[in-house]
Amino acid sequence: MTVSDRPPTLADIARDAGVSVSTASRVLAGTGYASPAARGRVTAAADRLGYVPDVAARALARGSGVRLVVLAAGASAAVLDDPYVDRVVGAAARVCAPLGMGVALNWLPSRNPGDLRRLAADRGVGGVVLLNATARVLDAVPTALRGRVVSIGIGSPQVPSVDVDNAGGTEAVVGHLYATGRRRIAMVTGPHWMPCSGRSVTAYRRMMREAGLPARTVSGDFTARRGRVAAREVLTRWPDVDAVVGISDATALGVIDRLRGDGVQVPGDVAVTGFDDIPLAAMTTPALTTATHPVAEIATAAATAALAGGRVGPLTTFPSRLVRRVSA
Amino acid sequence: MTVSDRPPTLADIARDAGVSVSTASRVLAGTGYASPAARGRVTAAADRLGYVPDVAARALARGSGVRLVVLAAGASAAVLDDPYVDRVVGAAARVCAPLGMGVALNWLPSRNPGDLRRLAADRGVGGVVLLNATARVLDAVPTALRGRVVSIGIGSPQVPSVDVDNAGGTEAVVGHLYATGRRRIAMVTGPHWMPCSGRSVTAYRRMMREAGLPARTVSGDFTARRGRVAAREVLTRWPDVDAVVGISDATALGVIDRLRGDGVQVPGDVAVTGFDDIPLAAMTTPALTTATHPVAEIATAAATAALAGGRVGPLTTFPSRLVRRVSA
DNA sequence: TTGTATGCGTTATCAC
DNA sequence: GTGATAACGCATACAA
Repeated sequence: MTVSDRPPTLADIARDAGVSVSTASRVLAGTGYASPAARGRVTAAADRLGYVPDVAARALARGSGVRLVVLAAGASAAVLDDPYVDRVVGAAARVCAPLGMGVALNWLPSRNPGDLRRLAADRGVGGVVLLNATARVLDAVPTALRGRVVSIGIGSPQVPSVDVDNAGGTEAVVGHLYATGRRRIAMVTGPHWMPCSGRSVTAYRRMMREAGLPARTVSGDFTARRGRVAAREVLTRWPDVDAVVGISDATALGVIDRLRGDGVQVPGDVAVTGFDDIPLAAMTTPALTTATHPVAEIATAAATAALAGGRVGPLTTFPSRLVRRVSA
Repeated sequence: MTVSDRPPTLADIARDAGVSVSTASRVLAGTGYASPAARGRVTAAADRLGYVPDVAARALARGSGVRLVVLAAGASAAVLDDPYVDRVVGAAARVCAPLGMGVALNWLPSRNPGDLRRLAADRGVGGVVLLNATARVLDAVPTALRGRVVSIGIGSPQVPSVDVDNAGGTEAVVGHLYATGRRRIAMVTGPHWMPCSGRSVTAYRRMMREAGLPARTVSGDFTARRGRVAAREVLTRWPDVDAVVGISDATALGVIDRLRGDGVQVPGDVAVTGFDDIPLAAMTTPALTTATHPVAEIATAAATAALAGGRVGPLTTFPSRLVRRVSA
């Protein structure tokens, strides 16, 4: 076996297999006709020589892209610092690998989604995964990008979306609280303009209404810091509270920290729940009762759909299930 | 301004600017001569038409790659599930974005690093960032990849590396423990075959020796679960222990959890420290005293070096500084 | 079913 | 300084 210094090309394979490049191309690309005999000789030659298709050349010829762009919308580039973004990128990078593609990460200013035009003009973009999109951002998606962009979170008629079932998860959590005897249940929400937060809040309100209980919400922002402040506010406004639903695990952790600091027993006096089931939710004291958020699965689905050309339903939802631990 | 349905190519720009494609290419690629006049007309035409270079075509012509591959070595593909990997990929994706490139994530079986040959034959690979590499893996790096691969962690004569200053961080932590009066200091280590763990352990042993104190180590594996077990072991073997150094924050958190469960006050009876300064280290009770681990900076440096062609010193080290909180 | 020829968008070589 | 022109590696009408 001769090891050349230069990676083998399709021409090398064709020559070695005794066929034309077009035939080799057909069998290796899995498109078009080829006799079993030819097919066999080509594949044999390919893996004997260690052939790896050149993605660049292939993309150039086919007009396809070479990378998936993860676009995190937000007020500032700081949105990229959210660990959640990294998890999405990580999952996307895994679906890209076998395709010879890669993932790029960009910030998209919510106020000025004009950068989308630039993406549309970039032939290297094989797909786009939108994060934290708003209606404004969704409307700014150029026609040229249609079918190649998928949003995680809110969607639109033009942009399919995939997300966790926030409503279902919230129902599971609130239902658990109710089932365990809690009746004065407050919620620390997320920013009102975030859809994922909105769905949870709506589900909470609906359940409370159906149970004939008053809805008590305090606005937060997904952070533990804000959770602490919110806890104090809840205690002040409703001293008789016996449960707090956090919009996220971080929020819940902040709430718990403040509550205990104020001498309130958790879950003795007040039960607290989170949402996301982050790794550390299991390690805190008390361990956090929460609902799952399969970020990797969601991101994988989004990336796959974006690269597949968007032939996907308008909304794909992943279930969230209750994780019962100690805090509630 | 006419908006064509097809993204503009270099030919379009050249025509619009009244020059040849060669000239347009030179000024846009920033290589070669061009008169100020021509340069001006070309750049003007380019951003008037919203020109974006086709990375695939460029890569094909230049022979450069289209993506950066993050390769996480390990016994099983489960290594990819470590949040640390996602952080590296996220940072790498950010450095790739402005270059029109992307990041792919792959698992590299430590036992069988043969997949490296395949990467070497792949023209799409512009660079490789190695994670959790071992000497065996490093030795398997093909010559063809030299200069395009950078390792985060251990390095070799052929493969430059970049990492946090484990020794320095450990010294800072142990020094703090000593300065605050602790004398019976135990350490929960990582797997002995992991270099980053080794450097911390070595630093710990050296400091203990220099202080005339006995080194007391228990092996762990970076996880909280193992930290719990290790805490029990420490307590059993050295009932008089007054401090435990965790190899990681997760480990330390596990240690603390077990200690408190056993009625040991932290930091009253036993001080506990971690390493990494993960986001939640600040939120636990008690808040964790630890040392920083600038993963994003490290990954950014590694990705940049890998894509730049590896002209970088054999070892770049990022400082780790003490973060003093409550647990020690 | 197979092969020939052409195009994909850029860069680089080399005359001018 | 500038402009033709030949690669770069692959896919695909189209002809055979």
